[in-house]
Amino acid sequence: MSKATSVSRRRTLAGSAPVFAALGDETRLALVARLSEGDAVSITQLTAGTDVTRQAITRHLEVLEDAGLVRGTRRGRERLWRLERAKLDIARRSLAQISDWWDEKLAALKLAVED
Amino acid sequence: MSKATSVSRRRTLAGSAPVFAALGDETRLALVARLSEGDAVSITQLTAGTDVTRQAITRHLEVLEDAGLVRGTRRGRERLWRLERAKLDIARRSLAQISDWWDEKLAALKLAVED
DNA sequence: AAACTAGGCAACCAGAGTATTGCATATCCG
DNA sequence: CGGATATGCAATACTCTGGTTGCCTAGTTT
Repeated sequence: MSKATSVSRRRTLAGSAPVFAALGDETRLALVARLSEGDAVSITQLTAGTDVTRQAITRHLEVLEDAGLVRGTRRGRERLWRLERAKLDIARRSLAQISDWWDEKLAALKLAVED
Repeated sequence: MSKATSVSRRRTLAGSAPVFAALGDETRLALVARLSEGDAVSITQLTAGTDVTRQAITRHLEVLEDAGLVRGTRRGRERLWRLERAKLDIARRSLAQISDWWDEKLAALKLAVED
């Protein structure tokens, strides 16, 4: 494999780290799971069922929002949060990419053995 | 959707957080990308091409190893690292899972509108 | 054996991240 | 209006992270 190829590979992943970092916390992952149910949910509702305070949840939601995984909108006195699908797909593609490279390498090895 | 269902959903994701956390760092993601080329690589080789010290890379590799994403084996005076595909696939499935739940919800919405 | 190369270990440090408490503000509802 | 509800803001405490430097040990090579 050429050096240029591996450089481009790393470039493909660049920028995905913040998304993974945002997902790398049990509480936030639970929030994402909850929001994947589809409905827009308020902070108070999201806090119920966790063992941390509302402020902590707010902070987690902000982290997810900064990563682009979630979006919050105000409705009256409450703030509703919903999942942002696009960034999730980017993360998916990043992992798929790595797996593909791996498969590619295995295929190359197989060919070499068969020669 | 039942409460039991959403609980099981969150359970599916539980345990994936450490893997995402490990991937949530540019340097580590680059290491994973490098290792996805397939070859087992030494710490010194992995350090070349980064702007941090060998010790820093060693720590990153340990983090990846704790997450089960990578495995190191000793060969003579050097330690060779290779990618561990299994955990990567678990992370992939976690993201796919969330996406699927989302799709499921959208489909349900579509049905409701068509009624 | 001597020199070189690869890595391990430990002390240390600055900054980011997680969570708390207390108080203020904005809405909603009877 | 007045109480209850939902959230925002701020100060603070503590731990975790990522990174460094210095020194030591273990294989390799000549």
